[in-house]
Amino acid sequence: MAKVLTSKEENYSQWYNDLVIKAGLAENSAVRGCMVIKPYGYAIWEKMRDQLDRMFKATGHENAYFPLFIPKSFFSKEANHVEGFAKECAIVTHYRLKKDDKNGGVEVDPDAALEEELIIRPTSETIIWNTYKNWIQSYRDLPLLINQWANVVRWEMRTRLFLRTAEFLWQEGHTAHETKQEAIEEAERMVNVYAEFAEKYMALPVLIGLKSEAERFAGAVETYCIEALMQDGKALQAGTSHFLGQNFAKAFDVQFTSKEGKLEYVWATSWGVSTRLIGALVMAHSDNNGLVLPPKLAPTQVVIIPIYKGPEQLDGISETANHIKKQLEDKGISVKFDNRDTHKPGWKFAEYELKGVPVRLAIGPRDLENNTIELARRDTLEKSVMPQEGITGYIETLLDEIQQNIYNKALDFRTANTCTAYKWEEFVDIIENKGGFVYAHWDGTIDTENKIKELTKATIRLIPMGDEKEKGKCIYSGKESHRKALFARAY
RNA sequence: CGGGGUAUAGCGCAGCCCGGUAGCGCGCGUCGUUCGGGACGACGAGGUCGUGAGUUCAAAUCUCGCUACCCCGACCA
Repeated sequence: MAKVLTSKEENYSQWYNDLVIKAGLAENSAVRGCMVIKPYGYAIWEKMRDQLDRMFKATGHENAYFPLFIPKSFFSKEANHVEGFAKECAIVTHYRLKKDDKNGGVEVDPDAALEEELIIRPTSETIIWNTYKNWIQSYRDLPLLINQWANVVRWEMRTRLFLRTAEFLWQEGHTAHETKQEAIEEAERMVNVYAEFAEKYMALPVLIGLKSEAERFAGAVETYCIEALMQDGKALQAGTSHFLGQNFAKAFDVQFTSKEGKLEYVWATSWGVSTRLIGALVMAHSDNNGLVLPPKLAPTQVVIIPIYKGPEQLDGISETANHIKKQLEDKGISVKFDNRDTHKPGWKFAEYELKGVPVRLAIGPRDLENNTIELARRDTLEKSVMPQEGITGYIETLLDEIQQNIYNKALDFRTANTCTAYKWEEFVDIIENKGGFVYAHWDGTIDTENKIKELTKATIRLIPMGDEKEKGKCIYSGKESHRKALFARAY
């Protein structure tokens, strides 16, 4: 097969970029740092979105929508929050253009300056809490469990398709609770929903933990996260869930009357995942032939390719193909019969491999004669000739097997690339030469964390939760430590 | 914002040093042969060489300015 993609061993970034573009997921747009999500990429996002939405609803959440624009003054009410996002905001300052007589075209009308500038949301805590203030008066109004599907803008210096773009699609949940305990439970529940989604649907094993102070969300008391390992040994934050304490309630004066008749501030959480998950999906499973999509998120689970000469042969094949297609669809499997006459079989094989379709069926004259069908699975690239009889039941179980196999592969990779370091030299050696996740003792200070980052580019991905505490010496400072943290270089 | 680079057909690039009528591969169109792993042949369409000035009989090529984009840092889901 002609080489279409850069190999991932050769240049991982280039491979990733090539793959995203050539598989038809997305491309760079004319707007700096923004991408165009193409139909195939968007179809994957829709699959993800639908499943996540079901999971949010199953945990009692409802969807709503809040404005894209946030008045500047809202933004500055929570001190840490403004500090965290100030450096990457897009700001609307005017509301009108006028004809530019000197240079032709148009210019910003200087007479149309807004009295108060509007920030294009980088996240919606402030506009939402300003709204919640009016929605919450009594404990009877709580809990308030709302999710929003939206786009946000963060003016990043450097961007990469899906992983970091100036504009991206995401969901953000924002909840309000009576008690601290209830809010903490909500934040933990949602990070677990994310983990379940990643593992069951994306076939992506993730670790759950807490962020260190330095990595914590701006304005949060505690940030829970899921972290995944990519095939180049770098970590990717795949989702976060924040316990916000009463920070936003106090900043936006959201108080309620409790059962006891006392005025109290509500307790809050927020949580989100973005189109970055598509990047995670690509980087975690794909190979040098293209994407490898887990069946549960593949827009097309089975593709049928006819092999024929002339229209008469195609007619015969189509009959069999459509019959199988119908049977598969009755089982809830999405099937595409690609009977386009404009492309040849070999071209189609390569194309669907590039797009990561889990199962490919080929039917030719030989198969019609023998009542067989050729089946190829994307994860292992194995081909076999099967009897047509019973093929749909076989495919049904095969899809589950592929889903499991992709997960196991990723899990094995993570296991093989996770280790523990007790000495600084050892730590540096692993980070620089091997990559992957490294557990190491840490004295818990932000200074040490920063120093380690400066020296090795490795950051604390998470602090494991619930693990038995274990005494040791900090990998860098040698000071007393009572637990290990998980380090890695990250996207 | 620091350091490096690039700008020539839809995409990827050569040509520039040494100025002289714009080239290659892929893709695209038509026709024919093909069709079980990205087919082959023939013919064809497509570019005022990022932009503005300068030097010159003559500029993709030399000089200066501007703009955009890419990579490496800092920032970050």
